[in-house]
Amino acid sequence: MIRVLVCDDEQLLREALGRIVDVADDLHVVGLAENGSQALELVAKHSPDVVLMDIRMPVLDGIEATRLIVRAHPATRVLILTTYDLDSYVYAALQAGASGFLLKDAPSERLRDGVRIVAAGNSVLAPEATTRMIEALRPDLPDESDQHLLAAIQTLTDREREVLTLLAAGHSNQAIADHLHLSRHTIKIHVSNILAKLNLPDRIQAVLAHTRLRPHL
Amino acid sequence: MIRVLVCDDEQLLREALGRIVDVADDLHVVGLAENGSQALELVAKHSPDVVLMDIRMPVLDGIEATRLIVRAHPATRVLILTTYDLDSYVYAALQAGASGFLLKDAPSERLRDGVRIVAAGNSVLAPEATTRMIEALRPDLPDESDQHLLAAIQTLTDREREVLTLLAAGHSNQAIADHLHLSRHTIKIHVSNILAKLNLPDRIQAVLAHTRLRPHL
DNA sequence: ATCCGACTAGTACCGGAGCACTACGCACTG
DNA sequence: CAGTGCGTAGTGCTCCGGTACTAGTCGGAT
Repeated sequence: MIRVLVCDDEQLLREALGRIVDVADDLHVVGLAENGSQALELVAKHSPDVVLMDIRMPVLDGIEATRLIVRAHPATRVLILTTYDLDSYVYAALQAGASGFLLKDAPSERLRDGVRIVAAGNSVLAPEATTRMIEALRPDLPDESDQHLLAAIQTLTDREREVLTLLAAGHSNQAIADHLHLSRHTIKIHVSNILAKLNLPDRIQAVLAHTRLRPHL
Repeated sequence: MIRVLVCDDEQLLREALGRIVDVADDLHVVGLAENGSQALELVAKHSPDVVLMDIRMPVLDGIEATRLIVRAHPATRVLILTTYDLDSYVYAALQAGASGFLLKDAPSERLRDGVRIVAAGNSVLAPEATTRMIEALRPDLPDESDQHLLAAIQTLTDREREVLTLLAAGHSNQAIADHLHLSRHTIKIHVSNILAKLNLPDRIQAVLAHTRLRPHL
């Protein structure tokens, strides 16, 4: 049985949410709170598995309440439930330690499923937020101008790639030489070859290029 | 009515999935395919709204099939359904243009809801994958060792921060001087002060530190 | 067998980076 | 008014980075 606390400042919605949750055999509402501060008290009192939390509330808003709850009661998961699908809300909620973010216009079964998911220790996001998050994760495609760099890196020899990695980590030629048990002069040759092959003017640009392309290597 | 095509190489599972989908009033199975190649044909024939797609299949695997389907039929959404919750699968699926990624051990209602979500043009992820994606996206808090750097940057003067930005972009002292209409010597002073305040040995470390901390500035 | 590319090493040279020290104008403050 | 901090500028010095040229070894390809 998953024990749920509902926190919303609108009484009607609070009760409606409670009913929606309670119709499931495996979910049980253990309390209703009308603001973040009250939620904090009831969490301490009932130790619920999941808190359904609104964001915009008087006294103590849902984000701050989430932060306090997850710090004081790590076993209790918070599922944010809001009307507004703003990226800043999603971000703030997750940053505050929320396990999920759903919209109030979600079908009731999706809400119940969300409770089960966060109770199991996983995360759930509103479909719209999921879409945007995937989009945000995708622009991993390198710029047009970096494409030829990627190709050029493939032309490097194993040794050169090894040197490039150390170079990009910020090591000096001498440090790279010590690390590879080579002479400083040899490293300079490798660096020169790397810069020539990548058509870069100096090691700083190599460092920048390498960090830029790191996700694609 | 959302029209669904089911694609899986195991006949039992294929039929079971079809039944699970068909019990919903708003969902209708328009075809069953036993590999990616057959799915491609049936998509062309029936133009379904959603394809439930397995990954591991003979002839043509689900990832490649997804790539071909979304290219040839952009209106058809693909929802990947697999047994294995591997990050590489999730990534490959989304990269191939899938709108969703669910696991076969998901409750049937979650599966039906997933179909509705992708049919509406949004994305859905298995809870486990959602959790990991959020972890990956959460701009990890700066390391312990970087905390004092952040503080130190606050002690920089406006001019020094300006120089640091240009320095971190990979510009030479001379280039920075030209850009700010100052003498090269003045820039060297600023750089020296910056390195001293941030306790860094050279500009390369400044570049690395700046790129590392960029999300937190 | 010969040639070529990769890896190694060295010397020499130039320019940029970074530091030390000095110095002046300006604005703010005690 | 003097002191302080900031921004500006210069000189001189050392060290590192990058290039040029030479040169040896080794393994694979012609």
